[in-house]
Amino acid sequence: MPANAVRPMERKTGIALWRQVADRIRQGIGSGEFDGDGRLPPETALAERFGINRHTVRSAIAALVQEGVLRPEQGRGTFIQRRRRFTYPISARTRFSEGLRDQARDRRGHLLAHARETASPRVAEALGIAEDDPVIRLETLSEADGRPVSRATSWFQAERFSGIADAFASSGSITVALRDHGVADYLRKSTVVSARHAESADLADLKLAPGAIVLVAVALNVDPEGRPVQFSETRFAADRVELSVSG
Amino acid sequence: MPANAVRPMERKTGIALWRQVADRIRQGIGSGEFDGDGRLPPETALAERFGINRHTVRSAIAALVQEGVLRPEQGRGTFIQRRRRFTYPISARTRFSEGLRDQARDRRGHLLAHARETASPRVAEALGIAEDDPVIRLETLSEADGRPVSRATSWFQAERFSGIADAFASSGSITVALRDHGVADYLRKSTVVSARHAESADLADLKLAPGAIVLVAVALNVDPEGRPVQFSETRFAADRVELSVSG
DNA sequence: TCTACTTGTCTATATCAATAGACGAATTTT
DNA sequence: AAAATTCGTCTATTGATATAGACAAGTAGA
Repeated sequence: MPANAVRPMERKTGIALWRQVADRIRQGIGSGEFDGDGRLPPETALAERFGINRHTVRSAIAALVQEGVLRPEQGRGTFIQRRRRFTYPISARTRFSEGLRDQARDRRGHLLAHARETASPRVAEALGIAEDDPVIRLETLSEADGRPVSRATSWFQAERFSGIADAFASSGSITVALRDHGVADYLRKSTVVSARHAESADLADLKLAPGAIVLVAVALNVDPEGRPVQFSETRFAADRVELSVSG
Repeated sequence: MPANAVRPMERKTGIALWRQVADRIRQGIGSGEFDGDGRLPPETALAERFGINRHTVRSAIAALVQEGVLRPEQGRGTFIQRRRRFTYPISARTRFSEGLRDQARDRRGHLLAHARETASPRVAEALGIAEDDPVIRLETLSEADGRPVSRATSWFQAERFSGIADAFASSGSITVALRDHGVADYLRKSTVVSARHAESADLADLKLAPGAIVLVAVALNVDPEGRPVQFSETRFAADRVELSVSG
């Protein structure tokens, strides 16, 4: 009997029951709980397991169908469409495409927007430049096997990396874009990980259901001489990705 | 004007508006948004900022008062009770107490429960032992300045660490408990980080509001010879802690 | 074919969530 | 003392959430 069976649902919490159930089912799928026949238990069984009404289970399933996680077939059952999570490695040599090489065939980055602006205090401190110094900000989306995985905002010192937006747009790779600007190699100096509910803009870009959770990684990359080259905040869809830190 | 001002709330998502607002306010407090006078803007101003009714704002505030985050005073305003997040460092030498030394005065671990059981496939693989070999499981809670920070489940090989539960119970420290069992030093070999909604048991232990997010760190510690000594899953309250990975 | 099982749809009801407006109570400013 | 500000409480209404029961529609196995 899975752990789901006993744990009762929380009520009157501001989180609708159907959403709690949807989250649990998605979680279960992500951890391979229904890998046996690739099919969800019948709605009546789920209702009993969670101690709720069948209609509420149906609302949860409807949400997951909308997300593309489940596919119901009348008379046959409800089948699982997508399965396990990607594991994204974080190390001194963190690179997006390399990290998912064994897990996804297609891995690409898209440039959503870019701007030249002045550094905020936070960005200035991270990049080791003066406040209000010019920086270039990139808004990027990373996909694996056609599925959005992460949404990042990156800052670069404007003078040193003047053409970084074009370089990224054409290559889809930060590594390549930095190489074009004379950075043959770079290292991950620090990564701070937190989690929160996704904001509405990220919901749209990452094709997430409202209320979804994102893992937030705030990172600094430096060149071999230790000079900061890239400061970034990356939001990962928490139900599609986990982060792996190797020591 | 803070970023909160423009972003509209998501509706009809299964997450009540008052809860979304509560999450945003808690988030804002965690990132020092109201550090100026340590006071929340008036309810009417918040209602206008979020584009919602004042009563809904009041529901959100009531939830945060319940959590101990806010303290309202009639006629004066609503004051912030607790502020910033702890930053918990993850590195080859990750230790709970050391990591928070500069951030909290009191740091202690509590033993909630312990059991001798057989290793699940997952635990066996991590500890490098046979399936169904005996292991000792510890359920622990870590606090900083009297506030619960993390809730961990740890597994140890039973023969080598037979008295680990007592050793931890009396010392409140894994480092000390391992030293008692001949492990003078240990290293963090791997850490996998993910995020999800807290389960009800963790809600109670961590004193979290239902629907709260936890950062989940699954880690393996090894002795200097590389032999696994501890496999653990730690749930951090995402609104009180962030994880820092240094490279 | 018949039966059991599973998803899909309908009606009905009770509670929670959100909006709206008004006014009281405590505090601070003028 | 009076006015302005701010939190606290009340009533009322609307829509979303959850429960309950019944039956239709499609699938699979006896």
